[in-house]
Amino acid sequence: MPALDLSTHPGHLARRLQQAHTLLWHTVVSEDVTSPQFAVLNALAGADGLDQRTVGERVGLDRSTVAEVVRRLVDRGLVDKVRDTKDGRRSVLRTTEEGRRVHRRLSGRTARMNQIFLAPLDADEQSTFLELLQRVADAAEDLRTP
Amino acid sequence: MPALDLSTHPGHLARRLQQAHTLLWHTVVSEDVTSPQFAVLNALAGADGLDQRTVGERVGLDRSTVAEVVRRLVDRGLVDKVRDTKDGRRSVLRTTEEGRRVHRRLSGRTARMNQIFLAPLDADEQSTFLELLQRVADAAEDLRTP
DNA sequence: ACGAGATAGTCAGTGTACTGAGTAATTTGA
DNA sequence: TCAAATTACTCAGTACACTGACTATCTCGT
Repeated sequence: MPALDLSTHPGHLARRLQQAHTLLWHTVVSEDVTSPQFAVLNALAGADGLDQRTVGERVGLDRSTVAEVVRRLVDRGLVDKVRDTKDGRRSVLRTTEEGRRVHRRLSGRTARMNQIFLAPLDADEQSTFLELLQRVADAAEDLRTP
Repeated sequence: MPALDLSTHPGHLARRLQQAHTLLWHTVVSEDVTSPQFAVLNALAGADGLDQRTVGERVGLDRSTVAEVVRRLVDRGLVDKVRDTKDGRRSVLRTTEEGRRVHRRLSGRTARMNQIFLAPLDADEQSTFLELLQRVADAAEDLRTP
């Protein structure tokens, strides 16, 4: 069996794309706050008081990973985490003052980040790309919770 | 600052896409051999005797990650690793008999994997998607080695 | 021929990302 | 009502993926 050309394999391309994005993020957006951390912060900026499970659902992270990301955000004082008095199983998450400051500051930079990332495509291609990415990602995620 | 809609952020979508791909890979292609491991195996199937650096360059992995992936492939008896007698810095990598068998078996399944993954798009959209993915990934990778 | 610089690989440390097992709390149903 | 099922979270284990520091080896210019 000869070697395959992985440049036609969407999964392989997705991995390379994501890796390149992570590196670019460090230089363009933040060295301290990672992209998943920002995603969690962003979810809480819109709806403070969510529990970990809900946050995970909204940003696309499983329970264990959310727990780790949240732990780091709490360590850095960007998020507060307290036991829900109504339901002892849940942890209620809230952004701190500092967390909202960081979220505000980084939000602008993510716009620049997206521009740089999509620069090789023209305007039409950019919206096509985003739409196709969304459809494939949504469908692939649905395959595991039928 | 209100919450952003991350579904328009290519980086966020890339992460979700890659995660969904990894999960799908486990059920469709292999539980033992991961997608990066297959990529390395595939690179060696086409050109036995490469060193780690070259393999990493071809599949898009840095030196440390290649080292770890190769270690696992060696542990599982799919790849042989020996010091280059000509250049003592290099490790020369070769697929084993078993490694070639595994590569052959999984190659067919990756085709099925790609089909399932791209199923939500029609034929035209699929080739557009692959082309745009490639261009963005290539460009993003170039941003770090000017 | 030989020292400065380049190169290949290792190692430690950090940060996702998942599974499977386990714990504590809540909800459900007979 | 109270045992069974469900749910939220934690923890241990595995596997990428990167940086920065270090070692060993090779190469090139003088």
